[in-house]
Amino acid sequence: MADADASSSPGTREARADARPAAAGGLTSRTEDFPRWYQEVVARAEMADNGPVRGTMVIRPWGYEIWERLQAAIDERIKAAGAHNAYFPLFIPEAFMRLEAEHVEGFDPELWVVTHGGGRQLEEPVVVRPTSETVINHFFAKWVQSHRDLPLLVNQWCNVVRWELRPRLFLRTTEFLWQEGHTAHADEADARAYALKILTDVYRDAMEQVAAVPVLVGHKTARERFAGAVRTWTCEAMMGDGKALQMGTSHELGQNFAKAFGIQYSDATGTLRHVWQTSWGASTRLIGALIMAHGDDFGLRLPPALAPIEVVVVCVREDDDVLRAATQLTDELRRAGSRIQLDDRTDTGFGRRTVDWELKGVPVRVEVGPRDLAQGNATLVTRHTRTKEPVALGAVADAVGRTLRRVGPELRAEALAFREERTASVGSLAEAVATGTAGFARVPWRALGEEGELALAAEALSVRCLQRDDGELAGPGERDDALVAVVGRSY
RNA sequence: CGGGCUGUGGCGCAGUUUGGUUAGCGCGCUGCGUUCGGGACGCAGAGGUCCCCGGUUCAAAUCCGGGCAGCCCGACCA
Repeated sequence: MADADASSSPGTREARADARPAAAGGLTSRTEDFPRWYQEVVARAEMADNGPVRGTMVIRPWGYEIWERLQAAIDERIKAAGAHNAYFPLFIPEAFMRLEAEHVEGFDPELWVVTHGGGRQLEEPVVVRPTSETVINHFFAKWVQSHRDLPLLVNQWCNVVRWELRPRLFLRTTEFLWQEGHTAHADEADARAYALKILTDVYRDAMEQVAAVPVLVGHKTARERFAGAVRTWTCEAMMGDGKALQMGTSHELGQNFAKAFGIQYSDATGTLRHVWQTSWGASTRLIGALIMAHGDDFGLRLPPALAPIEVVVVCVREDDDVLRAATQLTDELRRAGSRIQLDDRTDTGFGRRTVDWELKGVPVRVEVGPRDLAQGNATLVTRHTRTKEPVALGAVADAVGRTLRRVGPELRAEALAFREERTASVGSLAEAVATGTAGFARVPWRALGEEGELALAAEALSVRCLQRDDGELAGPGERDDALVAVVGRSY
């Protein structure tokens, strides 16, 4: 496939100053330089730009529309889990950040603090939220009085700001968009069950069914746990370079915040008790995951559920019959319910346009040209496999629908096969280092322990999660000693 | 914050060592024409505080001093 490019642009490629071997479309190949490939895809698919302030990001329409669809999928699941959306302020009194010791310690170096407003120095500086545990719990303390007020299940979609040392578009930015859920429960078991419900029914389901990214679920070691949590549950996925990305986390907070903020309720017997809490979040980082999990040397590959455009109908060249047939197909597909775009920009070369649509990851392309029409056909091109097939004009809508239904499951299966190919079960630290550097090593936690974990850190590796050998989550009271650690490099 | 590298039209770069006319090249962009089935071609154009400040000099993208920013690798993290 890639040689088609060499024949189409004789000489010019070689004459380039940087003279690197380029894949079709001029992208750096993933195997040659994965980080560079990532940056080029983000830029050339018009997903995002760096903002003018270090670490900030402009999310462009193509990236933002993907986010909106992902957001809708997650939001729908959060609501199904019983939580309601609300909004809390961006600014937090600095004093709030000092109320929960471990949490404060975790976030202190990352805080942006506003010291001036209204043209003068503020008497009390305000913190720009790095996460909203503190403000939200301040209000929970007011709102929770009785066991009848529980569980209290709140979510918000917002931006948060953290000082980041090494920003990267989508993956780690100073300001990012996310949802953060915060809940209060009458007892530990209810809090735990809810944290797990969010992990599996919201995050895992959205990642796998909508984004088509298979994830491993488990909990974090003490070292990797969220500051202030007693247990952090996580979804971890493998990217196209074998590295891990944390896709979403759900924390059991125990009674840490309840005690710090005085969130108490009277139980049925009139006894005053502290609530048990959870918090959970997923961010625009997921867009980065989508790019890195599914992208290929031709650009993005989007599952239809998230694609701003599912089908593009391309007029191969300027021609009245072509335009008429393409317009008709577009209308027909739109009636069938697809998000569709007609590309009749015949003043731009056909090759250029197809390369652009591939770069943007549009799942299905329907090409209409004089040759197709002479046969009574259109050409259906499937992005993720880069395969073409002639389809009779009358059968296009059906064929497109069939193809669209295939894309998500096939992308997911491909990502899963890749992960499995790069995963090995091993028995020692040394083997975990060898395997984890290029993929995931599954190693008994008792073969590592906290010392082993420290040794991994020296090799730029970490324990992504702990889970049972069969991939299931640890049960209540189940000891880590019996679990498997998934070891890998991470973003 | 440590180590390495880099700042030159929108993007990628050359030029800096050895100071010297209007600072070049590829891509992209605009117009016209020919094209169009995998980033077409020709002609004509537009577009630059050479990161910033200061210094040396007849003369600075180039030398000196000081800043700032970005990238890669770590530590931190969704």
